[in-house]
Amino acid sequence: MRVTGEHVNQVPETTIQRLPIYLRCLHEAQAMRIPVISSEGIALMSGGNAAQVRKDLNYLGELGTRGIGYDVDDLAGHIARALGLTKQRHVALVGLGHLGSALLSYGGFGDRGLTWVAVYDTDPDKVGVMTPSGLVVRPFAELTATVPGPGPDIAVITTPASAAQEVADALVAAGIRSILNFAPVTLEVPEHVTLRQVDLSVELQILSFHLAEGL
Amino acid sequence: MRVTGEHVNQVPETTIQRLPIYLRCLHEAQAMRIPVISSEGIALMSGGNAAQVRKDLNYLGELGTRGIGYDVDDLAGHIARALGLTKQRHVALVGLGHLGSALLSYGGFGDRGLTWVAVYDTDPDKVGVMTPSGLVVRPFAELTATVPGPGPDIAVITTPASAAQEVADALVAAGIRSILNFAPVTLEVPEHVTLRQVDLSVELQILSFHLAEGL
DNA sequence: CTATGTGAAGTGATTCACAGCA
DNA sequence: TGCTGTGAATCACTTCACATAG
Repeated sequence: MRVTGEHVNQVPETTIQRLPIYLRCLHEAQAMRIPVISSEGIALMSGGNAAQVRKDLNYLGELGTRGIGYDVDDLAGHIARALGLTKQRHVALVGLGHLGSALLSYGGFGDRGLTWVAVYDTDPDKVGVMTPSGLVVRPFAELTATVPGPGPDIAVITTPASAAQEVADALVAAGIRSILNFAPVTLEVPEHVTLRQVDLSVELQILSFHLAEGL
Repeated sequence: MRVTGEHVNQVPETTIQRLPIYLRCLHEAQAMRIPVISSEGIALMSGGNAAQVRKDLNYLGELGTRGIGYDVDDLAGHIARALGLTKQRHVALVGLGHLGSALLSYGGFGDRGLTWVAVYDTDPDKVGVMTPSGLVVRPFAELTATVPGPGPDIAVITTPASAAQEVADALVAAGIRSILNFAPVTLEVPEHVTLRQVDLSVELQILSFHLAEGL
């Protein structure tokens, strides 16, 4: 049996997936100088429903004030802490193709807490090149050597499908515990590694289904 | 009250999201010249569980043979039909930045059924340019005029966040019923429009949470 | 004897509805 | 009075276990 130090803190997976959205809404509210927001307000901005927002936020503690709502700055801080974004997260990219380059230049995660720290590729023509963001591309073979210590926490795979499993194995061997895979293959990783898959083709096929169904 | 013509055919949303994965596994099996596969086999390839695979596939009909398994070609055909991929789906891209270019060149959807048919951008420097895939970039303003008729079924938004809602509104006005949004904002669309959001930053934040929790 | 199809049981998430508090 | 916090009810998905068919 396994006991966690902190109070039982069982946050449902579905809630976790919504927290980053709420955080984005709160940042928008901050930009608009809105000091306090209701669950209804967050629901409107995030496309959810108020009861669910309250349930979700309540897993992080009693963060609101009855009759008033949630303090925007305070709540943003609590969500950021829950997501582990108060300590800086180091992100490595493997595979500097079109998609990899696009992700590197993706400002979208201006939400502080996440930084690119390394880029790997096998192509000798790319190795040594400096990316616009100032990172030098390193040979993939170096990965195992360089990851331990204060290396990346999270790796993003944007290689061709044929290379992705091999890359994942190397990342796991190097001690990475979180992988975001954009290659269109189902990767096998040990249980202690968190894996998320994003696949354009899958998304489009889901949309296609709903078109078929919609009439 | 609303009654569908076909038999009640209520496929759960979660099942729909797994069907494209199964389809990819079946294509892999085809490439390996495997003629028949069991639910257990599909589960292994897709990272799921056998009972779930059977339940999922069963929503499409009784496609297997007891004691034997599923005919790979036959099953792939049924899934493709269920996903509406037997009729060709026309996909338009709005926003030819880094990410947009990456998606255009993304071979990942060799799974037939999906084709890029148009690219829109507002930047006059990009309009008129021919993409590597042979599509000419059109001014965004033309969108409303060109979408009806045999135009796109699905639109992919890869504009900056600040433009995304405006683009979505124009797409909806032009009759699009399926949108895949990569911009980091929550879009508002009418109920009859299916919307899917993909956000790098959100994915990374979810991984960050699991890192925090994992120790 | 093997692997599917499928009710039934189990689990988890969402929604409801209202008590509790500023 | 207004909006949060939260048990209870509902709904949906997953897993089990076995009858069923080749």
